[in-house]
Amino acid sequence: MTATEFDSSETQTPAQAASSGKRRRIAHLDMDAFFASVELLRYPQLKGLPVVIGGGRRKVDELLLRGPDGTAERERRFIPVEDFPLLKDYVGRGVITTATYPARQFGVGSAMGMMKAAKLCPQAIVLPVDFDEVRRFSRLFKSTITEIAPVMQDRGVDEVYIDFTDVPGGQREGGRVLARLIQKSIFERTGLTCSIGVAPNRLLAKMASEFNKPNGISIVYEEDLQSKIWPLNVRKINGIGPKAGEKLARLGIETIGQLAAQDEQWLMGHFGKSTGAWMHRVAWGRDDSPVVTESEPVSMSRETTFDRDLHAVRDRAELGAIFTDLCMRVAEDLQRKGYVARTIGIKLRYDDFKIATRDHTAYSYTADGATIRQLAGQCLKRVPLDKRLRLLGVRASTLVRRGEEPEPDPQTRAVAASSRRRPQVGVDKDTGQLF
DNA sequence: TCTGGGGTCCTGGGTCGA
DNA sequence: TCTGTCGACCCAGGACCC
Repeated sequence: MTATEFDSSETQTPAQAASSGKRRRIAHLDMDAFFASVELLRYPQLKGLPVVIGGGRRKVDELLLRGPDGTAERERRFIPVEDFPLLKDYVGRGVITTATYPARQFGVGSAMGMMKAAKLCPQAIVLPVDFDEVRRFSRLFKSTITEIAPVMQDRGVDEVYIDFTDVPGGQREGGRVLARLIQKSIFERTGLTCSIGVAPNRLLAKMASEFNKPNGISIVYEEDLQSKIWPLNVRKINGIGPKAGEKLARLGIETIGQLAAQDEQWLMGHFGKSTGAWMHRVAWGRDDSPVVTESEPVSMSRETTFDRDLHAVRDRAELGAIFTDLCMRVAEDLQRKGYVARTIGIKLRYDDFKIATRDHTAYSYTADGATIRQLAGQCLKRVPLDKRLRLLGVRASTLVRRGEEPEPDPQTRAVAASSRRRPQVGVDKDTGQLF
């Protein structure tokens, strides 16, 4: 079977792979410092300098391309380094999306506030995220992959899973030969490097891709579990974040090996039936999940953090305009992608960083901006508005493709009606008081 | 002067009809 | 008629990911 003949929307299960006499080989590919690398392709003069990407509130491009004499469009690669904005001059809210290695040496890293980063490395050059350019490169490297290995699952803008099992060369050297070919093809097409891990399943492949960064390849087999996986910290497991990691540490569990040594029932007792069983499974390197090539979106949302905290009453006009704009943008997203939604929700972040969300499920589906605005407005009446707001978001969920809306059945109508009958908390528009 | 934006998934509480 | 159970669905919040 050749790569082009292979046409399946899902990967083989481990059992199928075994019966075909092949070892299941799944790759995880992660682009190296993707956002920063894309920018450095456009501004090669910044190579080797501390650069942070993020913020995005300043129109850096506009400033840079205008040129010192006024309106002339400048070629990016010839813009002098001293013309770039510095982190110390950055004004406004925002976090760092990524930083180049020279910037990381100062302790600057992803998800760090711009203000804190400015203290650590004021001389760093700051560039905004150019999502259009990032998406362009994302499409480019993904199409390069699917030309070689068609069973690929999107995992965000800069990473994918690939099923190597039935691809020519996918079994050679445990997948190393195919991984090398993909790395080379991506570099030739984009000028960017990536790191690849190949393992028996997605879980281990994801961990493996971090072993040898940047521009590396790591091969992991079932029998490597104890030597290569168990010494790692539990936080290396995709799905164990800060909270679960902290709780495990409190229970004296730091490594994946220590997690694997725990009794499943004991883990279920501490983390609940589902999570406990899952933790036990992943600690033993078990993961049957297929590489899924197609998936439908579950929700679409738009949100924005304000330059300054806004008050529901005193900044009513400004908030109203932002709210309407968010609804219209959600509607545009739905229309552009060909979906309609039945559930409309809002998200608020108060000045104390507490979050409130409200949803409303309607009888019928919509992608109309005015309807979304009206439904979201109903949600807004059910949240306390006595504190200042720093973020507002609008979300559409329960999505179906336009033209494929199911008829609401009597049961659904009854439940929708019952949910509306619930007592609702509201706020007096003028005083901000709950009622 | 901390802490973006766009997502997915899970949990637990609640209601309703069967 | 009353009560308990169960599945489906809704909703809010939290954790996690890139």
